Amino acid sequence: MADTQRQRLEAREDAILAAATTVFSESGVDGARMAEIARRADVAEGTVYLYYKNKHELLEAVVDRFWRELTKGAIAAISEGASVSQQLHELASYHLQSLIDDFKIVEITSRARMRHGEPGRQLPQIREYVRVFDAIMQRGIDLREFSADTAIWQIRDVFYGTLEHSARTLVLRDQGFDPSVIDHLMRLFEQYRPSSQADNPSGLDASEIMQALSRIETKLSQS
Amino acid sequence: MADTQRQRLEAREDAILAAATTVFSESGVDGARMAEIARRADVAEGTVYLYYKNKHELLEAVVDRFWRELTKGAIAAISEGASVSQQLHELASYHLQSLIDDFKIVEITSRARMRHGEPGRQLPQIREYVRVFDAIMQRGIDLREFSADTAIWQIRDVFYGTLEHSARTLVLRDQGFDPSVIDHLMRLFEQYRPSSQADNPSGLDASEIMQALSRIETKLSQS
DNA sequence: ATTATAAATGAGTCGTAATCATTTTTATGC
DNA sequence: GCATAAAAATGATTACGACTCATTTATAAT
Repeated sequence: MADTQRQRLEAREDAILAAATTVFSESGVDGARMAEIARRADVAEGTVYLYYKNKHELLEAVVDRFWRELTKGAIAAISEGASVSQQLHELASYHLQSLIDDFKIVEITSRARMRHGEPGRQLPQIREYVRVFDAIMQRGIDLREFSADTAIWQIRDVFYGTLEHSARTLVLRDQGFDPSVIDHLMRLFEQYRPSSQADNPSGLDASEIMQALSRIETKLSQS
Repeated sequence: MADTQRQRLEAREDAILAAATTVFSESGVDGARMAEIARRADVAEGTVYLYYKNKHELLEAVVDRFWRELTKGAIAAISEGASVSQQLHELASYHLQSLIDDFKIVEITSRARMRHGEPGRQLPQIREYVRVFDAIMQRGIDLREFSADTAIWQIRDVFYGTLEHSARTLVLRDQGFDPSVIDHLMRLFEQYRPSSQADNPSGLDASEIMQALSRIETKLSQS
């Protein structure tokens, strides 16, 4: 019976998590009532606190599960044998679509980061999620499809930062998924291909020159 | 006396706003106590509610003021006569630096967006703020320094999305401002130049360099 | 001075997260 | 099966903090 007992407990925990996910999505974190979550999970209010220490920990569990599922979905969305660019395209599409579909939970995520006291942490499951991107990008670098002269974290911030902002824009405008966002992002990523060096054996790089000039201009306008 | 009266009221409102800004930054929205804000503003708790209907409205006012100040600062940080690239560089630097310096308030901003009920709004003052970017970019397009074939909003999302994510990365790693983030972003923006796509994949463009040099020479002979 | 109006106060109300003494359910030993 | 212990669940109660409002204090008007 130890087995069915355990299953019952897990089912209850699942019910609470599911109820919490719904209520948080519907009413937002502040609008969500613990009593309402308990009611929908069909347990007494006190029972919730046997599974989660407090409202914030419940919120964290909801967000945690969401990103864990998202990681699974992302991995499933990527064609194993495909090229690096193709995989990036697939990941970007999957990510944008998910952000739009589950906009409410994504918004709530920032809430889970802020732990009352101080330093906004990095959630473990999000760290796990971005590894999917890192793995693809690393393969691209290993295969020399992408150059190694930009730190991966910076490229990653372009990738996720752009998609997150685009998703917000689209949702606020009541538009849905827009493939042009993906195309645009992929075109940007052409920049990371090493081809430009081959074309330019002298090592002369216009962007570097322009940057140097910008620095000089900055200095000048400051003085 | 009507004048000094009004000044007193404004001073009180300012004191409350300032106290709220501090307390929200220190303790986060949930950690902030209205009693503490009142204490620091040197007013009774009830007085706060004469100026702001509730905690959330006070939060909105804090965030609103922050972005209004940021807009002022951004405009001040941009050299009027400079090239479009130069201005973008300045805006990006200013923005990244500000996000890092006032990370706490930036985090809190997302909280002000969420109005209990439902649809996450766009805050008016942020809309105002991004106009600074739009104006620069529009000038770039008008001057044919940038091509018009990508919607400005998409470019804007790359710009702010990347900087926001980068700022988070830097803060979480306890690193400060990193110029390479800006350089990287500016290099990406080379993609939006009309010349770079067709005839010059490396981005080398003698005329642009000569234009920049002319501007520098002009500046130098002025001083 | 007197009165009217506006502003400020803080003790008290009210809603909700969290607790905990009590009850119910489940597992174990004979 | 029954007795007993342990685990799980309950919901009335508590604690706490946002917000209110009857009262007091300050300011302006005549």
